[in-house]
Parts: sequence; C-alpha cells; structure tokens
Amino acid sequence: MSTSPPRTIFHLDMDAFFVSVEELFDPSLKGKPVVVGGQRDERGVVSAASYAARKFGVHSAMPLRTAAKLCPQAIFVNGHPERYREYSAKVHEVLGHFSPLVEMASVDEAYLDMTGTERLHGRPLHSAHRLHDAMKSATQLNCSIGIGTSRLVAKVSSAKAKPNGVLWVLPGEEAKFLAPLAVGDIPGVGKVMEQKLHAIGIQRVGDLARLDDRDLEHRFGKWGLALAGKSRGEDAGGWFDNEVGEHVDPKSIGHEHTFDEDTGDAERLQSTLMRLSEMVGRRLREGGYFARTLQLKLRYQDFSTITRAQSLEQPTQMDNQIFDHARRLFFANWKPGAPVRLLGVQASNFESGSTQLDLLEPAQNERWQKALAAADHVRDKFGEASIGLARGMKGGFRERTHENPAALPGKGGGKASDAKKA
DNA sequence: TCTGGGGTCCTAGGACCC
DNA sequence: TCTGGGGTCCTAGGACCC
Repeated sequence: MSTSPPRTIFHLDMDAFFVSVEELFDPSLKGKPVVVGGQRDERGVVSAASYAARKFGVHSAMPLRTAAKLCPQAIFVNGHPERYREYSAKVHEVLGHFSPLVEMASVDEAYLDMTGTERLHGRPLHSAHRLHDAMKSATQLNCSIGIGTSRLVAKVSSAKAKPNGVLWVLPGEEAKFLAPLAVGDIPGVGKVMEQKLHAIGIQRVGDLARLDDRDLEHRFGKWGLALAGKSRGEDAGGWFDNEVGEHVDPKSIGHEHTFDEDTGDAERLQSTLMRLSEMVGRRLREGGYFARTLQLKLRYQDFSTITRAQSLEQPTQMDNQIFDHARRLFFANWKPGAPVRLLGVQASNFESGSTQLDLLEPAQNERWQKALAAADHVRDKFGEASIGLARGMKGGFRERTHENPAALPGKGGGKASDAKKA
C-alpha cells in the first residue's frame, strides 16, 4: 500500500457528443429524436442517439434498422468524422488550460490528473465547475465531469453525473459510492461477465467487494483479481494502471470493411484487400512501425468469422507485401464463391526502428520506399481516392468517394446495461 | 433485430527447445 | 517408446471498450 497522498483524477465525458456537434451545424435538430451513424435502411449501427431518441429505446451499437423500427420518426444523420475531430481538438485545447497531464481516451472523453493543482485552480469541485463552464463557452457543448482518486472512480462518477453535471467522490468514500451500483456499471464488466456474476448471486458492486480476493481469482482468473480491486475503486490491472497522459505505442493497426451487400466476386474481394492493405501500410509508415505479423479477417453471410495470421521473417510496412500476405491468407481459407460480408487486414507485433531494412534486396526496397512516400504525399494533397496500386483501381471503391458514415469512430459498445434500459 | 470500425487484453492449445 | 516439466512463441477466438 502506498502512503502517498491521494490523486485527484477528472474524467470528462462530452454529452451525446456526435449528436450535439450535428446540432451545431443544423440547429433544427435540437430537441428532436436524432440518430447519428447512417440512414434507416442501411447496414450499420447507431453511433449516437439524442436523448429524445433514447426515450424510445434507441442506443449506441444498435442496428440502424432496429432503431428505425423503435423510433420511426427519428431523423437519421450520416456521421461527419472530420467535424468530430475538429471539436475533439477544441475540447483538448480547453483541457490543456487546466492540467498538463491530459489524456484523450477517445474523441469525446478525457482524463486529467489534477493532483497538486489546488493552489492554481482551487478545490476540485470548484475547478471542475470552472472547467465545465469553460468547455461550454469554448465549444457550445455540454459535458459531464467525474472526480475521484482513481481513473475508475472518476469514470464511473462522470457516468453518474450525466447529463451536464459534476460529481465528486470524496477520498475514502470510494467503496461507499460504488457499493449500491450494478456490477455492469464497472468498466470491463460486459454482458457475459455480468451474467456470470448474476449466476453466483452477485448483483451489486457491494456484493463483489464482500467476496474474498482469492475466491474471485479462483473463479475468474486474472480478471477476477482485477475485479476485486475495482470493487474497491482501485485501478487494478491493464490499461487503467497507466499514468494519465503517458504515451503508449499502439499494439496493432488494422482496417476492415463490411460490404453494402455480401459478395463472392473474387476480383471485388481482392481489390478490397488491396485497398485495406494500402490503408494499413500507410498508417504503419506514418507511425514508423514495422509489422512482424499480418492478419486476415473474413466474415461470411451467417456472421461466422475467422481470422488467420502469419508472422514474417522480415517485418514490413509496405503495401505490396501486406497485400501479398493478405491475399495468400484469403485464398488459402476462403470457401471459393461463398458470399463474404466483411474483410479485414491487421498488422501487429511491431518492431519500431530501422533494424529491419531488407538486406537481401536493398536497391529494390529503396525504390519501393520512395514510391510509397511519393504516393503518400499525393494522397495528402489530393485525397485518398487520387491514387492506388493497380488492383485497387479495379474494384469497388469508386463508389466511396463521398464521406462514408460507416467509417465513424464509434461510440457504442452495446453493453448489457444499455440493452436492459432499452 | 440482424448485427460498424477502431482498438486492447486474456485464454488456451500446440510447436519447439532445453 | 511410456511419457516430464518449464519457457517462449505463435495462432485463434472471444469479451470488452468507445
């Protein structure tokens, strides 16, 4: 047990972020049931729903067609990722005035380590209200702020502060605050874990806290032990243990695409793999990562999904190599002609740095690097659709020059608790 | 009701080595 | 030639998050 004074962590969460941003661009949407994420007859899920739409049971991660049935009068809006990024940057900027330790956890939520800022900003509740007001004047958007001694408590309390509120859990009161909450309110406890806990008679976080740590570890392994800590408000295990604002390199980079309609057309499938490979390669180069493992993801009509991975002798960040492996994996596993719903390409197992320049064919390698850098540059200037390796040009991408609503960074997650409220 | 796209973390089995 | 034990790497799948 550490004897250092408790930390003061803020978790700030924008209220109905995508919907609120859309309202700024079209004020006529205000107060109406609005669904962001795509049109009512499209294949896809709800990225965000306005509070008016939520009254009908619509929630994030729900299929758009389901939302349309629950709330026929809802207005369906395509997402605008660039708008959300723009407003996310504004949010980030405001936060920077309150603490140097800021971490955007996604487009619409952030952690701040406010420990030791009392001299400058005053007591936590006071500074939180100032932050809340500053956010409103800078962005015209509402947010909610949770304050606690850990990321976990801050996050749970911001959820309880919604909408448009501030909630401070006093140091030492963590267990008391959490005890009456449903176990599903703990981040990381989803539908499956919730059911398992219910099955052994655990409904509330307080029930969990009364259990023996070793018992939980025995039942649920590593996760059980983390869960025991969480029930007391500790940042036990995994990502939660990182310092706020600490830089963490990504562990994988991937892209996937769900077809508007399932297709068994080999040319179309290959061109999709090409495009996905290019997108992955591009991001590897931007980040300076070399991937040792490439993975193909394949989903059929019936939603059955397989992944097939392959590790390389020589790490890569080059489109053509990524495509070669993706294509090989695809044809080795695809039931020929079977309609495909989704394809994905993912790179992982990174070795950053320049130790893996191909020693076998340096000249060829260098030509490729130059060609790809030039292509990246052209894309920067003229947009993603302006260039592609030969195969990428053939297939089904011309249709996607418009903003694709399916490319939204998601809200969502479809927790059991969401479904139950529905 | 027919299920997006971006990720992280964990588990478990098999290969392989000592 | 019936069967050990630990460590590490690889792969596949699944829960979970926004």
